[in-house]
Order: sequence, then C-alpha cells, then structure tokens
Amino acid sequence: MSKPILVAVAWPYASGSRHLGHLAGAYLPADIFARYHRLIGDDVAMVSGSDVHGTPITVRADAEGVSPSDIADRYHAEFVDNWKRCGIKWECYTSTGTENHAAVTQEMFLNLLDKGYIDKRCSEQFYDEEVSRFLPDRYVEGTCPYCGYTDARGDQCDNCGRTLDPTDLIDPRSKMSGSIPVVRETEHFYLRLSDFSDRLSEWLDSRVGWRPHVINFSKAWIEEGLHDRAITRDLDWGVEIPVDDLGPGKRIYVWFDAVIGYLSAAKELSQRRGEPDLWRRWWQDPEAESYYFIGKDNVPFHTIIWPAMLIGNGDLNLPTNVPANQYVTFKGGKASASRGVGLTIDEGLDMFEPDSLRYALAASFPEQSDSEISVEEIARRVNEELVATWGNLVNRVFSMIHKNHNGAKPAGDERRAEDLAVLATVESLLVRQGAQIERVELKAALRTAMDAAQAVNVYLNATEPWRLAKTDPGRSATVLATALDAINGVRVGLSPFLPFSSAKLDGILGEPAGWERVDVAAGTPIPKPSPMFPKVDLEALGSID
RNA sequence: GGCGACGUAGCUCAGUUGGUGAGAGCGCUCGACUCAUAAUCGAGAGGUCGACAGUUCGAAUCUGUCCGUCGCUACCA
Repeated sequence: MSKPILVAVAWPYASGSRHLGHLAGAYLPADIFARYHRLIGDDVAMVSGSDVHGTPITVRADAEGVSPSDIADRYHAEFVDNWKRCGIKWECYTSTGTENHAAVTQEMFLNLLDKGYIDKRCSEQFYDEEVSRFLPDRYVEGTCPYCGYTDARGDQCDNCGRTLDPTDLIDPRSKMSGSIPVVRETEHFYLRLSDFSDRLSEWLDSRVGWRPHVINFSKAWIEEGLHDRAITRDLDWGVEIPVDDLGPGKRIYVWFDAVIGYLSAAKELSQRRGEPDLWRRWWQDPEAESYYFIGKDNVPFHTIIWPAMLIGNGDLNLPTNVPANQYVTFKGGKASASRGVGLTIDEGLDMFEPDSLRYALAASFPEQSDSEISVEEIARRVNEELVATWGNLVNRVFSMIHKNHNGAKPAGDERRAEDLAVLATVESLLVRQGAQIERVELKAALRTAMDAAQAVNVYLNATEPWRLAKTDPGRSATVLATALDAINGVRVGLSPFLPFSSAKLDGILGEPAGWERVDVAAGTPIPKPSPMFPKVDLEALGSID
C-alpha cells in the first residue's frame, strides 16, 4: 500500500559552504529515510532548496563587491554539487529565489493577514546612515553594560554571555561601516504566535514517538510564553510583501518564507510533473505523513512557528514527526565552516569515497546526543567496520564463486538447517531494520544491517566452503549459493545507506524489488571482484583536520 | 544570568515506565582459520555508570547540591 511521505529537509543557507555536521544532521538521514520509503513503494517527496535571502548574504555580497544573487548562486551551485557527489537524491531541490516560491509565500501571507493572524506594529531599531540600512541586532556592536567588554554584539555579549538589547550597548557602532547608528522607528508585520499557544500545546501533546529532546524543548518554549514575531525586515533582498502598506525597502523575513518552502517545493514538483494538484497528496491527504529533518537549532521553527502558520492557514497537514538531530562535534565543539571547525562537505568528499563517508557519518548520527567525530574516527569506521565486515564479505564470496564455480552462481544441493538458518537470520534482521528506519532510528538500523553481514561471516567460518571445495564440491556449491543469497538480503538493508556501492551490486545481482531478501537466480554471472570500498590511508590524507 | 541537555569500559556510543551478576562496535590479549582489501570467527581482560547526599526492600535509571562539557536564549539562519 503506497503511502504519501513528505521528507522535508532544512533549507541550507546560501551564505557559505555547509559542513559535515549539516550533512549528518539533516541531509543524510533524510536521504536514507527517503530511500527506504521509496524501496518499500511509498510515494516519497523529498524536498528542500537553498535559502537565498537574508542579511548575511547581502553583507557578504557587499564585502566582495558583488550582488547578493551572485553569492546565492555560487553556494546554490555548490550545494547541488554536494548532493550529487554524496548521493542525496531529491524529488525537488529548488531555492527560495523562484517565482513560484514568492507566489506561494505571498499567498500564505495574505491568507494569514486576512484571518487576522498577522498585524502591523512599530518598533525602534538602529539604522546605519552610512550604508543606508537597518541593522539586525547582531550587526550592532558596542560595550557591554554588564561586564564592560568592548566588542559585545547587540543580541548577546560573547564575554559574559548575557542577552542584550542593542539599545543597552554603550557606544554602539555599526558592524557594517563602523559608524554610529541612529535609532529609527520602523513598522513591520508580526505573526501573532501567541494566538496559537493552546492549539500548539494540544497538538504537541498528541504527538507520539518524538525524540525527547525535541518534544521537551518545544513544550518548554510554549510554557515560557510565545512572543509575537516580526516576519518582515528592512531589507531589499527577499520575497516582496504582497501589500504595500509599509512602503519600500521591506521584505518578508527569511524564516517566514523558508519554512513555506516545504510547501512551495511540493508545488514546484507538481508543476514539473505536469500535475498541478499533485502537491495535495502530501499536504492534504489525511493518510500522508511528513518528516522534517533538521538540526536541533531549528527545532522551534519546525515545532512551533511552522505548525502555527499551518494551523492559521488551515487545510494543510502538520508535521508527523520532527526527528531533529543533535550536533556532530569536532574536537568537542559544534561544527562551523565559518570558524574552521570540522570539514565542509566538499572537503569530506575529497577525502573519502561517498559511501564510506555516508557509512561513517550514519554510524555516528547524533540522534540522542551530540556525537564526536574526526577524520581518524571516519577512517576507523571505514577500515575496521565497513571494509572489514561488509566489503570483505562480498569480496570473499564473489571471489570463491568466481574461482571455484566458473564465475556463476552454482545451483548447489539441498539446503541443510544451517543454510536455512542464516537466510532466516538475514530476513528477520531486515524486518527489524525496517521498523528501526520507520522510527528514524537510523544509527541502530545501520548496526542491524551490519549484524546481518556479520551473521553471514559467521556462517562462512562455520561451513568453510574453501575446504569443501576440495573435499565436497557439491556442498561447497550449496554453501556459496546460500552465502550469495544471504548477501542479496544484506545489501537490500544497506542500500539506503550506501547507494553507490549498492548500484554496483545491482549491476551484478539485479535491482532489489523491495525490502526483502530474494534468491539470486542460479547461473547469474559473478565477476572477479574488485574491492567495493578502498581502505582509507590516513597517512596519505596528510594532516588535514 | 535563564533554559535545555550531556558526563556509562582505552575510543565512539546504547541502556523502554527504577529490579536476577551493567551492554554494543572498535581497540587490546589469547586461540582458530586462511576463501577474502593482514580481512574473518571464537574466547577473554577491562567500568565503584562525573562527585556527594537523599527517596526506596532495591537506582546508571527518581530528587537535591556540586564539578565538568556543550548548546539555545526568540533580530544568524
């Protein structure tokens, strides 16, 4: 029974390269989850796109003397290349810069405005007259009134950690030009988040199977009291506001429009497929499920703000689950490309084969807590787990079949109990693994798949087909045929994790028909194997970290 | 400062609602095997579950305090 599954993935911000923490936190788990659901026959829409608006991009553009769209285009292209290189497969990967996205965003804005969930308010904000721009809090610097630190930011003092209001700063200055900013009144649209407290609480209470850190954090946010939130900015780089009440120089704030991207991308997918109403399948069918793959820093946007917008808009499905990951840390700290902590996705792919990198990251997914990773750790995972257990298993079986059975799967004699047992083990582990993936316990699911591979290694060591080849060729044939059939089940379970090497096996064993183990046809040619995964030579990688 | 988490074998991590002797992978030691990318398989050593106090017949698991690490703090996205 095919079920519509929306796999919604955080929109990467096109202001710089993304790093392995982002890959492990959102894109890779989403891809594994989506690949599994496609394989069991569900109707998957995995969507996301580059978030191309916002102040940081304009700042970077100014610094480089180029236009914001140059910056956005550069990193959008890099992201698309990242996905291709590491096998992240989308139904629709787009950007917030499309006309479709602007139209969908404006439509929801107008609807929420019409229903009274959006209103206008005035506030005072610093303005840099030299660059003619309003300054987001963090672009104002000055002296902290509490500790005297001279480089405190307008939102927070990095020295004493206190939360600040930019107007608290002594001797404020603009981070953009260094000039002294002036306070100006500015008018903006606000989302009346506080209107949704009760409905959000009720909805969150109805959620089952959510990760504790996600549900706890979300409920705590509501209990502290929801603040109405400005959803427009004084900026000329963003989606235009569909009413002209505020005058020029205002745009919709990226966090309001980025989450709408999940909907606009589904609509774009519909247009591409020539079925304008297709998006309703994921957004309005009550049987549809939606999973939002994000990092933990995005939790409130996906468990509070976006659901509030969906409730306010009406007639759209709320998230089934938001399996946010915690952080991948490098040397104890949160990965950050801008601060040079950890590897960018490109750097990771330059060092490791895509499947190897995918394996190592998936084995360390920070699903329960932050997980520490390093180049050495990735290399260890690859060499001592992926290569040793799985790569070697395929290699040893293919090699024996190729050498002793004329390069084709032998028919073999009747199977004995031990043969049937290993096949049953593989099958039951596949069932367990499927359940784990559906609960988004991907790290455990990968371990289960590796357990299946190990069971086949155990079987080979017990049956010793290399010895039987000399004493009992018929029995040897049976054992190797059984091992190959077992491998054919193991690789199904690994295929969402390892798409590149799985495709190689598809070329030999045929494509999996579903989430199940099937026998390989007798006589199927088995070529002389070449290693599926190269061992990582740490020394050759040099001292990069 | 406030909030949220985390601190379990050398390393990376699991441990449902508290209950027979605390787990996995890898590393390490020993043994088996030699088909295979010096890979595989088996056995074993190794932890007072951050510290202290408390609740309980009984706590890694609940409460409090402390120490350490990390993140968030709503205008970075």
